[in-house]
Amino acid sequence: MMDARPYTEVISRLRAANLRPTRQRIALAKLLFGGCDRHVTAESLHTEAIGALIKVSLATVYNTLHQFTNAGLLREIVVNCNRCYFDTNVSEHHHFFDEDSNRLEDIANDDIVISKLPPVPVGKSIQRVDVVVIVS
Amino acid sequence: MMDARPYTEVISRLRAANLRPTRQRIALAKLLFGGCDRHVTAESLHTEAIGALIKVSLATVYNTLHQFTNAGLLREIVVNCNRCYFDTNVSEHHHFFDEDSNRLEDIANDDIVISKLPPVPVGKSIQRVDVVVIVS
DNA sequence: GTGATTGCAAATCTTTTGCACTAAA
DNA sequence: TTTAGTGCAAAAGATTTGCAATCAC
Repeated sequence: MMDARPYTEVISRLRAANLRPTRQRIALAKLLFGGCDRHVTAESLHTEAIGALIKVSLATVYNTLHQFTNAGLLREIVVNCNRCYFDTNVSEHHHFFDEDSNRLEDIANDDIVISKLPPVPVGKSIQRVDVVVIVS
Repeated sequence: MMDARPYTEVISRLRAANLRPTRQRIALAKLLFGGCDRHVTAESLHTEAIGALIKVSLATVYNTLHQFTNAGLLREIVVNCNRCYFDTNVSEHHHFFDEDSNRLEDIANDDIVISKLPPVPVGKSIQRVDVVVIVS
């Protein structure tokens, strides 16, 4: 069912992040990091896990998503009040957001160039610049 | 207590937006549009209204914020899942978001220049480009 | 074994809704 | 009047939390 290699890879990844490789974390990590970049919500990941016969509670999915985010394995994207999205692509980049389908799509960092930024408020420094291109 | 001029101004503004000028809408509009540009949440505006001895329920504040938004008097800003912000500045512009205080600050449209954008997904068109500069 | 993690259910928080009541036109 | 708007309380949806049971080490 599951080959050994990605399994150990996922485990080392969790260990490296100081997260005990439990059955649930391993299973969720395999869903998240098994293929290409993904955008998930807690709900969508939970549904997917249940569909894959992974026994995990919604609360644990929430907790795991936040643990992964704190560990730098995921990034939270804000495009919608009332729903948190998580992105497996943690490198600097931006997003398209399709209002019709509520779908996110990555925009490579190089594909958006900001040639002017205002001075930052005194005593503060820039953590990140997020660009969301809303389309429909 | 309240001078006549802004009162009638607020009323015409509501009428122009096809919103019946009720006591609650007038009062909230005066709080929102009485001075400079503001960023509010339903909760913060409700608290403010109660403090100003305006009798209005939280549900009505929510409804009113959405009615004003649909009428183009307010704009919704997304910087935080789990909380909707509304901006009295409805012209094109961007935002600083201070992670420490959860505060928003406007950035004039001219103060950010995007000199490159990727091609839009087929069949879609750009509705808006939102830039959030996260600082702390 | 021991301490971290999980599951569940309950709590919490934000927002929306149904419906009887009130107020604007 | 007539219809739109309001308040309340309840519902709904997303997320967090408390605690006993379970699992990794």
